Amino acid sequence: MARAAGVSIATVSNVLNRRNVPLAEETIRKVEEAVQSLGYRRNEMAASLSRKKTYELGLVLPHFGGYFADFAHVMQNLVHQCGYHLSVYSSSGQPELEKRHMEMLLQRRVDGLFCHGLAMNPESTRKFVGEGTPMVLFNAWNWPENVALGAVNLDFAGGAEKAVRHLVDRGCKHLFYISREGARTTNEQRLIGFQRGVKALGSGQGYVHRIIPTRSMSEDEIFDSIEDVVKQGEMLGILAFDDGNAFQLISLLQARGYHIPGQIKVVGINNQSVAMHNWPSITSLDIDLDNQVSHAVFMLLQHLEEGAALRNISLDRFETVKPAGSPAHEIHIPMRLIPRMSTE
Amino acid sequence: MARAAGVSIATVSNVLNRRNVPLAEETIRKVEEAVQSLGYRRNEMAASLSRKKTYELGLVLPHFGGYFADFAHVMQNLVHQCGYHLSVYSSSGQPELEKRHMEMLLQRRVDGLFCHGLAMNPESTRKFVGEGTPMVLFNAWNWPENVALGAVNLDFAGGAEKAVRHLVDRGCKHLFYISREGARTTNEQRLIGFQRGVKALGSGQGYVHRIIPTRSMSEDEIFDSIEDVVKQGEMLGILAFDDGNAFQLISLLQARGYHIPGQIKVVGINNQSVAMHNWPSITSLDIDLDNQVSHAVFMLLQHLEEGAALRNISLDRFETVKPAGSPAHEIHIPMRLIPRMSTE
DNA sequence: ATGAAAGCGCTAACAA
DNA sequence: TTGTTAGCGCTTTCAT
Repeated sequence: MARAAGVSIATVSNVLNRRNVPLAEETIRKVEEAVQSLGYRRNEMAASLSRKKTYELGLVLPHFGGYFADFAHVMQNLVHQCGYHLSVYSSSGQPELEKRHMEMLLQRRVDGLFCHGLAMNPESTRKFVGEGTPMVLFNAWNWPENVALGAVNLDFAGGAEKAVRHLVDRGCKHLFYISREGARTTNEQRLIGFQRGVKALGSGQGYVHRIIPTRSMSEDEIFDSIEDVVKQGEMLGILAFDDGNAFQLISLLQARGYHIPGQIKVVGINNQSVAMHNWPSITSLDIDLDNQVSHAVFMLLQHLEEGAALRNISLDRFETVKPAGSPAHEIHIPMRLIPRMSTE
Repeated sequence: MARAAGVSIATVSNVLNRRNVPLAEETIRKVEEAVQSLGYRRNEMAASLSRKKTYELGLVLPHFGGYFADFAHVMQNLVHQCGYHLSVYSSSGQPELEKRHMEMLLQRRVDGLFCHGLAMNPESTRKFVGEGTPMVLFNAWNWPENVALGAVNLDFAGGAEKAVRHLVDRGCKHLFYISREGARTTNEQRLIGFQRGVKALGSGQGYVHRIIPTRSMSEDEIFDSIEDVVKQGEMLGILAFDDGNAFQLISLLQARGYHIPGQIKVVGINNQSVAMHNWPSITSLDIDLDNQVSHAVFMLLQHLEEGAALRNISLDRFETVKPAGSPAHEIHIPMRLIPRMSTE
């Protein structure tokens, strides 16, 4: 390369990186000519190795599908704007894969790590990641401060509480929550909100609530309880773990001849596209992805002391929420209820 | 590292890579002790740079969501089994992003590249990728042989033809295809199959067919045509671009009071999860992901002369299809029709 | 069974 | 304005 252009190696490097050193027009031209004719393509590994910085960030997700697909897209865009590259990996729900991907990212010396809904516990995570690589977590409640820079959590609790209120306001006397086993913490947060919402109704008002595991949806048991409520002529309100669940449930109910929202009202969570397109469309809790992602990227780049890049992120238009007792390094993103036909 | 263990650098490398050189028990112990106490983690960039091989493969997708999510998972698993790592990137439908990701992968010197539904044309792709990196394409019809090792295509044409036959067998006299603009080639293949299916019915049999752009689904125009057919008391059969489309369409039809499959029968494509869970469940064309992915990975690793890794892939249980006139480097994966309630 | 040394392709400090 | 040089952290060949 340097030989072909008739200049020194360092000069080539300077031209290619457009460094702030004075360069002769002529030299630039010669180098660019050589790039063309040799079909040169920089070796990013060598560059990263030498400068001890990769300009790469990693994102580990539990899945690629549904909400995470949108999440990854939004994150990718913001990270690009800040001059970094984002590598996205999915652990497909397998904890070993989660470890494998994180190990690979750490071995590749990414400048920072984002992890969404880690399966590992805080202690293992701390030992595993070590000191070198800054990390920001999504949906990690009550993690000690020493494992990550911070956590950006969705306010599922607040959202679920709003959903209960919404159902009650529309005449529901019976309240069911379809709970997802295997989504430990995010399910727990929804449950906290659901129960807080129910409690706020006061006892002795005749409200009845139940928590039903997702797996029951394929069994008759749950439909017996539903039949009971409907037969009594009382309005049933169901909060589902997410819109995918709400959608499945509605289909099953329609197959059995129930009318929604006439006899049963349903609220989903996450505002996935299925919620809008289903018939009836599904009332859901919307996630502000920009809010979530901006806070996380800001946190990380701030730590990397990326002054210039940070100017591409503005946080003032985003609100956050501070649940009582949550630690300072946890940010909570509010969820907005979008009313649709399923609760009319 | 080497100093801490009291051995030479080369020995450490040998221990860490479990090379087939004789090693003293004692040496191994010392090195592993040092790894623990220093919290050592290998620098993958340095290793790759030195050995001129990364053991990394890249996958570029148009999106993360829906079918591509499953696709990425399956591919990831197989690639892992073969001793490689897979990095997945999504171009979010933006051609510049596609280029950016491919450039990044090439700069990182991945050992091979998989691209799904490239937006770039064959000529640009050839110039862009150059000679160094072997590439396998998905859903690339009629690409010259010199740009990639080969292409693994879905037999949308054959599938669509089957779908038409299925609808006709169930009494449909009118046949609509909901076409997706912006998905050039895959839409084209479906269309070829749809028209071939219609042609096979023979003229003068009273069959009527129409091609309707997706965008019409939000307009009244399409519903007027549908209303016409239904009013005549004739059975209408609709093939949608994919299950997402079929789902939306069914919702819109239900909202207008039509009965499916009583008045209108619908077939989707891809067998996404929504097809199974919707009510009524949607007849769809299933993709054999294992088939698709195994062929592609095999093609690439064969080129990389990975004898050992190839033993992890067996192709004999997979069928392929050979449409007339398709070039030798194109493999076609058959699609299977899954009958469900929407066409009962 | 282990070590010395060259080199992978680049960056960055400094010299010219 | 350009060139020289010392690494970055590994692998690999060849001595020992």
